[in-house]
Amino acid sequence: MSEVESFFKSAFSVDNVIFGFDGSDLKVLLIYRGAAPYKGKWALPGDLVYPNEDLDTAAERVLEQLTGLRGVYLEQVRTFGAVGRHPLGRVITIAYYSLIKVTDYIVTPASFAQSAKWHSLSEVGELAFDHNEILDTCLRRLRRKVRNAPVGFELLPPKFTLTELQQLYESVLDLPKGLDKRNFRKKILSMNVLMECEEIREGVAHRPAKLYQFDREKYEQLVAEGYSFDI
Amino acid sequence: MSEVESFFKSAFSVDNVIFGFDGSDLKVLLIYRGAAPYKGKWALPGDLVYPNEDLDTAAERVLEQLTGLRGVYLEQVRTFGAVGRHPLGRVITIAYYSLIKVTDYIVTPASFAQSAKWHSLSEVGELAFDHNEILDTCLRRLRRKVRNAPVGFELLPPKFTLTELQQLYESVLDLPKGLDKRNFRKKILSMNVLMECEEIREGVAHRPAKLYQFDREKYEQLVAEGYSFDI
DNA sequence: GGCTTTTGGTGTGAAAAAGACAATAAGTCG
DNA sequence: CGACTTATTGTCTTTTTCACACCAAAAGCC
Repeated sequence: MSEVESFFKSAFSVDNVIFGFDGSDLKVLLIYRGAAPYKGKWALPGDLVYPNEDLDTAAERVLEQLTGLRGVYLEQVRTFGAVGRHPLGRVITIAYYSLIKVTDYIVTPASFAQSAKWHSLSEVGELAFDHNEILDTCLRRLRRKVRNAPVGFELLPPKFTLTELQQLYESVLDLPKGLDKRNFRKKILSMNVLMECEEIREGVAHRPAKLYQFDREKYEQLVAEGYSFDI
Repeated sequence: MSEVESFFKSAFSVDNVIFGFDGSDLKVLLIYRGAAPYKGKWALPGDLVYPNEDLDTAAERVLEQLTGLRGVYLEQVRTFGAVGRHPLGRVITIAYYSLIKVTDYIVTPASFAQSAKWHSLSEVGELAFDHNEILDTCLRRLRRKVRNAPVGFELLPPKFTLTELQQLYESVLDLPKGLDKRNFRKKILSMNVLMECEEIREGVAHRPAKLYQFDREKYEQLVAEGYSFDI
């Protein structure tokens, strides 16, 4: 095998850390491996990248095959390429994370997954490949990102209450629960990127809360003026 | 060609955005391409990753072959893999940036570079491949990083004056020059990660400035206590 | 040596942001 | 209608940020 040929004895894959928020906990969607290697382990959903496929497209495809969802928030995080990371050859993997609304999630088992299941971050055990490292890296990235950009809303339904939003931040950032409501509301409302809806949350056995929406147009406008989201 | 084989008709490279600071401007080290493709264009230093080489190692190798430097600050940024980005085939590239002290830089032209030259960011023209996009991405990453981590010191000699440090931040972050000295000094000194040296800057035709050093030990200790660098 | 030139070094007050704190309001359920 | 649960709102204190101006220490020049 010539030297040039040896450069081409390699492949690349994408792995996608799919985050969801169930109202109280940040979760990650893992698939159970029914075949070798790492048979019987949980793993991140992923696949080899097709020869004529862009990387982002591959990550979107993995997500869609597993969840049926399109157009969700997706961010590339880092590429993992240690020489021995894949037992079958030199495979580097480009790691992404996605933020989805768990209520939108419909189980659509893809051929490469025998089963998929939401896991709380605390109950994630030893994963296949280097997927624990990938998960950790993506979680750290999400935690930074959620403080510097309005991506938290991607994990909530379009209309949400301020308490729900606060619980989201407390979960994702692993803050002590029950931070002061007044200060949180003051801060988030002073950013001027939330729209108050006409509606209120119905079907609860107590005072119903007002619903809010993220106002993306307003946000884009503020950004154009030099505003920088920061929580 | 079988489908499996087609997955392996691809290669990956690393590209390294090497930043340096000459005392007044942030610069990037580019190489002039003497051969096709993109002959006659400037490009980021980079190379294919060897079959048995880790990605970080490849990036370090590219840096060392060009500059002779080892052990410098290096950070992976993002992977660029658009299908048509390389005219000779499917080559994805993992982008890194490095921070070096320009005074340490010794010209060591590598075989793949006919010549290398520092460019001010404002005078970078159209580069080979998608290297303008890579450079932009790495610059944005550096700008964020320099505010959240003590990496600015990597661009300065071990001992520096507070004015030099301020000029570094003004250049990297593209701030208006001549921000208030008092406020900058107050802020940076209150972080408690600088050690005052015994020495002063010599050979200047005005009042000499005290020299400071970054105290990494102190910084690590503060981080362990929950401190987070922020400027 | 004394004057000029140049950069180094320092403190204070005002404004803004962050953080601690508790009582009333609006619903459901029995 | 009373008990229960969560929603909503404002003030005061502390901390952080920001604007702002003068004297000090060296070299160079005459």
